[in-house]
Amino acid sequence: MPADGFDALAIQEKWQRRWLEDDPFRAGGADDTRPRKYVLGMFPYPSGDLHMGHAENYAYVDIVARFWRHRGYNVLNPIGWDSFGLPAENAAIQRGADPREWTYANIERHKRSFREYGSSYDWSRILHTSDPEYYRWNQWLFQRLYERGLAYRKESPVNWCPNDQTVLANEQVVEGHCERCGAEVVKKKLTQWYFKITEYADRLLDDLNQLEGFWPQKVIRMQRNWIGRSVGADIDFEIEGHHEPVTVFSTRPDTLHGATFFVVAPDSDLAAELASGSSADVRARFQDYLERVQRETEIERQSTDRPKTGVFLDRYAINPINGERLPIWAADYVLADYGHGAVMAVPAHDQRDLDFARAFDLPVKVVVDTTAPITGAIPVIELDEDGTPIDPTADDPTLDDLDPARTGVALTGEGRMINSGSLDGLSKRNAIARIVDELERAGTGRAAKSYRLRDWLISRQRFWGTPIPMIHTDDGRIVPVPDDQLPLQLPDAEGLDLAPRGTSPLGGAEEWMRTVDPATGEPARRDPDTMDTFVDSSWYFLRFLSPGDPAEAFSSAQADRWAPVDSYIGGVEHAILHLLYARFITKVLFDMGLIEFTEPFSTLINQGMVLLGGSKMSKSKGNLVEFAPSMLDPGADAVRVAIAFAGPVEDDINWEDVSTTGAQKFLARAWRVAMDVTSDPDVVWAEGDPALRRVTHRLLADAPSLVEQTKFNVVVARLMELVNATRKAIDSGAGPADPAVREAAEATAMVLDLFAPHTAEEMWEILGYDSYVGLFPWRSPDPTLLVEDTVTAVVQIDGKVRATLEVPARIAQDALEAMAREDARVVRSLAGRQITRAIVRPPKVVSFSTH
RNA sequence: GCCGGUGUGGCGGAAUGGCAGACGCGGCCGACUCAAAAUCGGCUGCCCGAGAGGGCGUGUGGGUUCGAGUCCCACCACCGGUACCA
Repeated sequence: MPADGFDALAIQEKWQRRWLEDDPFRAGGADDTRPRKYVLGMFPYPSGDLHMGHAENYAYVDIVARFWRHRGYNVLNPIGWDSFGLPAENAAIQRGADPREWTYANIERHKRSFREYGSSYDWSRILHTSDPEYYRWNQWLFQRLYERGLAYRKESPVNWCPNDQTVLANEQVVEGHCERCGAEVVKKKLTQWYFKITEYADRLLDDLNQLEGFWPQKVIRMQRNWIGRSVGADIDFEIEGHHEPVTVFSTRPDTLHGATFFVVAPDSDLAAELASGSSADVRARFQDYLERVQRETEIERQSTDRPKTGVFLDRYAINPINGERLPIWAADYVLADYGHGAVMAVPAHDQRDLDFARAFDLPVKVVVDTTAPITGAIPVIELDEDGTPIDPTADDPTLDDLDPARTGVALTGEGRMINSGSLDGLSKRNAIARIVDELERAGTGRAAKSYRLRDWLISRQRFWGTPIPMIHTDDGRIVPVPDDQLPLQLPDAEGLDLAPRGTSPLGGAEEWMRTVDPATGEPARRDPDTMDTFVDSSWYFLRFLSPGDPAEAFSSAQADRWAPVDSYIGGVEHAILHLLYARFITKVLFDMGLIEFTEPFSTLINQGMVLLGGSKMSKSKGNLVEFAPSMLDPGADAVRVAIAFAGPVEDDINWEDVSTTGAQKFLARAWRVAMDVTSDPDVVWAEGDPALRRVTHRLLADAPSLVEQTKFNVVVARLMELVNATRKAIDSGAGPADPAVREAAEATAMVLDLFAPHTAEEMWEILGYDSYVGLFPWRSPDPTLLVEDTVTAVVQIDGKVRATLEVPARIAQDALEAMAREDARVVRSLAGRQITRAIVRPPKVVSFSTH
């Protein structure tokens, strides 16, 4: 025990034991009439112990949960585990153990650590996504999406991680690398299950407007970019010798007259089809090219400064607007899975098309005169020294100077249409409107939107996930597992080879794989893939509302009571992945009539990353500090205070800057204040020292809005000021018996409870209470104590502060100006200069000018 | 390339257009102590000055204003997202 008597570890153990016995932070039931708040931290993945990143996240969650409890709300603050996923499987392969054992052992460590951290959870609502009781509802959800046409299978080029031997969703590819293991991702053509998130693209984009002001700007922007809506037109091109037209998407249909060739993605079905109708020589060259392209990693393919490559297919498309024959090329700068996998190439006005045209000597036709004025603005004419008008455009380049074929720079700017028949002279906007109209009337095109967002690929060739509840019949049909046969449980891992080898390990569970067609009873086989674990986390916040319910995924009635989540707190790394998927599934559930809201998280708090040694922590880099055995040595309260005080929530924190020694000193000071109080709980506050009371009441008044703005570091600073002021009052002011000292100590305990609940409860007990301060209502500040009698006014002369005056708070303007003019320092600073202008803003500022 | 963010002491960071640097870390000095730890008190942006005081200061340059860290314009640096998305 430290010499001064404050034994943080003993205090924390004492209160943790009481909380375990009393379970005081359960959410109120149906009879609870208080207003409700649903506070949720993004649930953890149970790899190893909790670490400093969790310490930050769940400290913030607890601040918010405890705050609303003090403010008189019925708070729901549950915890669970996102317990399916690759790391468990990889650990199991490494150790030859069952992923279950590893996962549930880690969950037990997490639970212990959360208890030791003093988090105020409702422990009655725990869930693990790897329990059959949970994942059966993933399967239920899958069936509902399947029924609605939102879950479907298709063959498509997919992201493939050669290390983990599984496919990845687009969102899980980070700069061409696997989000999990960092291996370079390659493209592979596979038949997989998808969720049709693109059908919700417009709503996912437009509803972001509702979140404006409640979600971090950054996340909203990232989601907008990720969805990436482009507006333009679909245009149908006849292909010579091909039975049906091919559609392309363009954001610049106005430049249709400038199309000089046509490009298809080499890995698209269309390319293969067109090549197959060509000569043997072309077929061979196409095949070579395709193989080369498929060997490329995403990194190689995405590098934009790479020279353009492609092969001519010896086929021709017909421009629907002017009948021109456009040679068709296959080139990897066109993506198979965006738009229609084919483009009309307008090299004069698109840099990529121009690069390709120059590489293969294809024609370039300018159809927009970017030197033509596009606004009606009248140019300002300046005169030169002789008084002759200067032509402001004299030095501007002519259209001829800008010829893209020569300069290599495409003309992407605005201008007026030329060489474009009926479009000539029109601006871009008018030209687009006109051409879309013409195409629509001719039946060869229409206005269209396209999205960067792709459908969500949810199949995974791994063991430790939710089995996809579909059955493949011997005659090639795919039928759902009936609801009454759910959950379709994972087989025992024992005897299964979990090592990644490109197909799901479940395929090796012969007995498990064998099933029957539920309609006919004929032998059939199960789908061997499991679901992306982001399916699990896309709706878990609803399961917390009725966690044990065997009859339904969640209760609509409970959802009406509690959801959506009021405060959702987690790392910015989920800005797109989890948060986009959860928004999507929420909208699907809304469309199913099961919930009455369309956005899952009303406010979102994103904390920054915790860095160690200047870099993002990760297990592989070894810069990850875990709870056990030493992170919590300074005491849970000290760690939590240090984190809250380290800086703004949304900023990254260097773990080196998290000073637990300062926090420990502060907690001991706060505790000692409570120890020093000699008055009884029934003192009359009004008789206390007014100066100290003002400090107390200012904190009571300011802290709520600071917490709501997530300025936790400022609240801690203000709390330190209160403790310092109380210390001073005890030692050299009002003395330990003054009611204001008790009042300050009690307020300290209550605000401190947000950050350091063990110390706060101990103080509360020392102060003579036998209830939990964590459940005690916030005291209202006394408004009369919030107004100052005197304030400090500053006197500025020519913008510089030359004097300060102590003045009555309600001083009149002329009185303040008179005081300022008479002040000796002001007179001296003026040094005889005349005041030419005086601005007086009582009671804070007097500003004199002398020129 | 495109989209966005951030630049404040030795460090983490405060600051409704009104005393820049709250609060803390670190540092220096002192009290207590045989001594140390703990605790308590004082000082701590830079420069000049013994002092009183003065000058300079929020990435750089301009602007608006009685007054700018805060608003506007341009630039520099760093960070994040995204990237053959037609």
